[in-house]
Amino acid sequence: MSQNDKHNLTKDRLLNEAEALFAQKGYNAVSVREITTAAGSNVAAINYHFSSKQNLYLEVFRARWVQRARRVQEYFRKSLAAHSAPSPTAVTQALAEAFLVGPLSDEERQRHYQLMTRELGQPTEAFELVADQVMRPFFKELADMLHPAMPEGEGKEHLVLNILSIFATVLYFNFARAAVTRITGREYDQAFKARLIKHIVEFSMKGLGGTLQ
Amino acid sequence: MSQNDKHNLTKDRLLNEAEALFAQKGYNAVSVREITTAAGSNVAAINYHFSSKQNLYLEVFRARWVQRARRVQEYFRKSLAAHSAPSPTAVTQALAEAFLVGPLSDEERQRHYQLMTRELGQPTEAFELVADQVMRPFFKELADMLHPAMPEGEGKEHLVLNILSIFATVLYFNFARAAVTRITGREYDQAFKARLIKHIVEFSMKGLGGTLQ
DNA sequence: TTGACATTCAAACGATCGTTTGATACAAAT
DNA sequence: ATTTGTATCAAACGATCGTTTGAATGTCAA
Repeated sequence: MSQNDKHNLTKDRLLNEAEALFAQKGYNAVSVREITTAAGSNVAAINYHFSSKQNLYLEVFRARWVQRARRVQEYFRKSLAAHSAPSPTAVTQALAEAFLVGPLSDEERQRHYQLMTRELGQPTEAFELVADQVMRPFFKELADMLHPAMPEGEGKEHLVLNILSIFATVLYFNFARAAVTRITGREYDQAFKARLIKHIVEFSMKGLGGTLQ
Repeated sequence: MSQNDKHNLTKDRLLNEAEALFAQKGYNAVSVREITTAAGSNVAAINYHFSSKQNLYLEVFRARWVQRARRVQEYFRKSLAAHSAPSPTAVTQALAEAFLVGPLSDEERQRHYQLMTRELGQPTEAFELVADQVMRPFFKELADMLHPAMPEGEGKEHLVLNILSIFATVLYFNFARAAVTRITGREYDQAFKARLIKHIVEFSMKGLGGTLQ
């Protein structure tokens, strides 16, 4: 069990459980003993493999979050590739589908957005990572994509705010599940999720200034 | 100093500092010593006046948050009262202004939304309070108001989802200031806030299906 | 003046926190 | 067979957590 085998298994189990718990409860509400117990290993394992709790948290983003964001972006690009000149409608549809269905399992998706939303509200070092490696490049890509299709005379800022608003809606319906369930009276089952996608696409698209085909 | 005077002053200072710190860092990241030091009182003061840290947190919502939400709602109603039959446009405009400018100071507003957003993402007992006493009544009010103006054949659910999406946008631009600043390159100064209000009104209104006058 | 009550305080409580230590087991290299 | 390096473990570290205690102080009514 040197270098490979159980070494990596333990390290991976720790990353897995840490990610799930950090997403679920937030950094401060999770203890290292809670993580190591969930991973079936010793308390000292975190400091041995990741040197500190803080660095384990960062490693969750470095080793997991960023790759997953890339998978989502790939999914978006492929589902958009069909169209030669991407219309706002097509982009919005592809965005909503990539973010709300996409390549991630329901569990992965919820973890992913919870981790991100925590960083949005209370940025740590991990936010620098997310902003530099994921957010900004992707926003530039989207802006370049949508810019030709926007009404003339509108500045780039107008476009950026529109894209942010789409993100806002997508994140909100993932993040505020409790409130949404409370208000709508509906659980997040498969039918309601499909309904949400339909809604977000319509709402965002109208907001973007496009029209449903 | 019995009953009044310093009694209430200490209790109020504790509530104030607790609210600011809970909003800023979240429940778990704030210690009772941090609160009492900020309030200039003894560690035991929290347990004496509020019996526990947990109950102090709830009291922040009971004694502060709910009243503030009511002030915002009042502002909304008054700024809407001019119109006899409130159009979706007028409602959206009044909503955005009440939430983004409204009767609260910038500091109050940020505290207010930070506390709410934390409860949205990770509901505690305080969420029951917010949902029952503020969210649901106000949503019913809005739905009754907008329902006549909606396209026929659309269910109530369609309306509720639209209102939730407006909230999403409003909350997001308050909550994710770090990301918004990072992406747009602009600070949250007065000019940018005015720009945000304009954007949110336009985006939400189009999403609602109305048209700018 | 006395007794009852409200408030504040320093000090300490047990519990839990993230981290460190030193021993132990095991595999691969010498 | 011995050395080297990796990994895991129970146990303990000092620090900090929320809470409690008991004394001290001040206020007001009897």
